[in-house]
Amino acid sequence: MTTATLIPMFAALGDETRWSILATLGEGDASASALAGRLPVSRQAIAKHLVVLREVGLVEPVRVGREVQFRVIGSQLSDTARRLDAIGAEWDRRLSAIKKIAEGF
Amino acid sequence: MTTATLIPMFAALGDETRWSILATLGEGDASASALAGRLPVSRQAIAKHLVVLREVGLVEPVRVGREVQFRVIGSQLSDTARRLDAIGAEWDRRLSAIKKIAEGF
DNA sequence: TCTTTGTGCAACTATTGAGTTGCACAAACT
DNA sequence: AGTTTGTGCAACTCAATAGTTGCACAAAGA
Repeated sequence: MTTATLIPMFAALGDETRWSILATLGEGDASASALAGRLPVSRQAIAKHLVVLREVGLVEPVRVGREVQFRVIGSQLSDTARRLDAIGAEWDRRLSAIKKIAEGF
Repeated sequence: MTTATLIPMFAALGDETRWSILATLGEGDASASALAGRLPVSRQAIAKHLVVLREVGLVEPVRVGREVQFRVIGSQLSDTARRLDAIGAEWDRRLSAIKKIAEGF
């Protein structure tokens, strides 16, 4: 995962319906139709969300017979978290450096 | 930070201009006008982004004379990262549990 | 006081994105 | 064969948001 994909990743995670989809997939792989049966949105709406989730690598399609099931890639969340934490730590480092300067050290 | 604020946080982080603002603020606190002088968008556009960033707690306003400077709260990024990592780890835990079952253990 | 400069508010445009319905097609099942 | 079921594609609506311009106002500095 490169820096260029970090912002789309956050954009993907910034939608409530997509979290519902991820949560439902967490209980087991499911197709768009199956998800539509358990969530209050149409199958096509879910299909679009799955495209978004797939583009950022949060979800992976698996053909099972004639249906396409989706599976969550949990490690992508961990990777994103690590990168976000690194950025946050860098900001803290800068702030403490500025503080030190301000305090005369 | 509660769960209810997690999705708006990601939505806030899902915009490129807002990352430009955060990056610029990382070089030092700055006002909306100062930011507009360094970024290719109008002051009002930046002001709107600052409202969004402020609402999710990523940025904090500080009055300096008559101008309002903004400062990044790096720890908010770290907190968000920790929570995201916890979710990712949970997914991995489930997957490995499922694998164990599938493998007969 | 007059001028400058930073903010704030309002109105407006344009684009994106979430959601829908409808139709077509292919793969299973009877 | 015919029927069912899951997918895919297209067009459309609607709401949210990123962006703009314009104006008004308050606070510093000349």
